[in-house]
Amino acid sequence: MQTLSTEDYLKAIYHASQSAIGTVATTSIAKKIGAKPSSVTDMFKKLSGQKLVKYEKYQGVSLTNEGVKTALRIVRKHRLWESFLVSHLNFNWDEVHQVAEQLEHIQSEKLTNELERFLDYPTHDPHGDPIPNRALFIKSYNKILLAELPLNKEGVCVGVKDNSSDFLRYLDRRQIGIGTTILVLHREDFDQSLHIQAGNSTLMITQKTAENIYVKP
Amino acid sequence: MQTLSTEDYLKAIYHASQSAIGTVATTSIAKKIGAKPSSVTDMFKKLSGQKLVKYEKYQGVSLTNEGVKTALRIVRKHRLWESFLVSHLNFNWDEVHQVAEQLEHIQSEKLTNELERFLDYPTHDPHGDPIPNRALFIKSYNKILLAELPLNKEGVCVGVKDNSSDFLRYLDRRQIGIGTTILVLHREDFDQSLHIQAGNSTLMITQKTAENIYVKP
DNA sequence: TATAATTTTTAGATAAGTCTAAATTATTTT
DNA sequence: AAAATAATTTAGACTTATCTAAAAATTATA
Repeated sequence: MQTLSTEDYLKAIYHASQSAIGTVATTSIAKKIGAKPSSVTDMFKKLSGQKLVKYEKYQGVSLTNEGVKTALRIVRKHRLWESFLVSHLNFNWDEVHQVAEQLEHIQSEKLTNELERFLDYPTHDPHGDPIPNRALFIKSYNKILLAELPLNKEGVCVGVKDNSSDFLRYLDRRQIGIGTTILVLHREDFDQSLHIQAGNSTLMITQKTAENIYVKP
Repeated sequence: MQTLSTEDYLKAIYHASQSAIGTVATTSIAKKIGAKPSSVTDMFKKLSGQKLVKYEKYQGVSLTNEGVKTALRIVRKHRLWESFLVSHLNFNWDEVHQVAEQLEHIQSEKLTNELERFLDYPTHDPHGDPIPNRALFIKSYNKILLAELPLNKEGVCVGVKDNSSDFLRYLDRRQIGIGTTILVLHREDFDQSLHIQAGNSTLMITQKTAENIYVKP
């Protein structure tokens, strides 16, 4: 059984390994966790002792199979709780993260599985991220960044890369959300900004925005 | 903002003050928390420094107004979560305590209040204990122990004193639960055991059992 | 009321997780 | 390839919450 702290590290390592190849560096985890690199080194040693990560001095870490499983169990809980907060407790998608960070540590298999049943086995959370099922299997469809969507080809928003409150509220204001149909009308060569049709309205978005929205073509 | 540990102590002190008059003794909290008396003394000092308890050496503690409020906020969350687990997640009343012990520490006023709304403002948890409302006000009706119910006077089970799994499952087997109508048919002078009518069946219960069931006459 | 038993507190130690500052290793630049 | 820079680790210290063992205070008993 893990502590709050080790669970946070495992999750951070899991997410870091998703968005980069090879091992995960001390500093990158330090930034995510909000701790000093020296603390991260200590934790790497501890997790290594528990066979949850493979660690070689100065070479970063990678999760073992057991480490991945432990991380996925936390991710599963996090995303189920986020779904619950939005679908039943009137939370907006930009408000759920902080609370789910706490709820993901609750230890009760029955609770997790019953929550999943209550929510009718959701496959994705409010941000479009896939929810591992009871066997920790993740079913994710192939998605691309809106920035990569060809001109005049329709796509449906299925997720966001940046989960920050600021970005999500910005999308709310633009009436862009999961399920919104998007068509790229024009791509400005000068700064890669886009004119798009999102739902019923046309609007302009920057390259940075387009690089943080996932669409299914 | 409190730590897990200080919250546990405040709740323990709150419950201890409910079932005894005067101050709460070091040893009684030590037993509840599962810690050594020396650790409890340390915590008493700490809570006293935060003005959550009034503490005088060798004289035990009592909660300040602020301490009571903090404790009630935890009790409120605990009982709301217990209600949720039973009403929506297929938990039995003997399974909820351990999970609620974790959930009661989740910090989010919005979560608590939305949960309360989702449950339609319940006034009592699955064990019949009253749930403090948003203003931390507790509405509890007057109840007596089944042991004190006069002969041939009907009462309705509204709570239990002993919340242990063993006792609750024992009541399940006897088909006694919150809302069950109980009539005392005979009281044995020899050992104070009772013959009762509970719902549709008549059965015999010991004095100890009768002293752990609350009824409303 | 003096003594014994119990309760409570103090003092010092331990473990987990963190930090700072210094030392070491890896990487990049010249 | 050597020097400079950046990343990582080590060593030692701090905090929180705990413990044990001994001392002090309270309560019960004779």
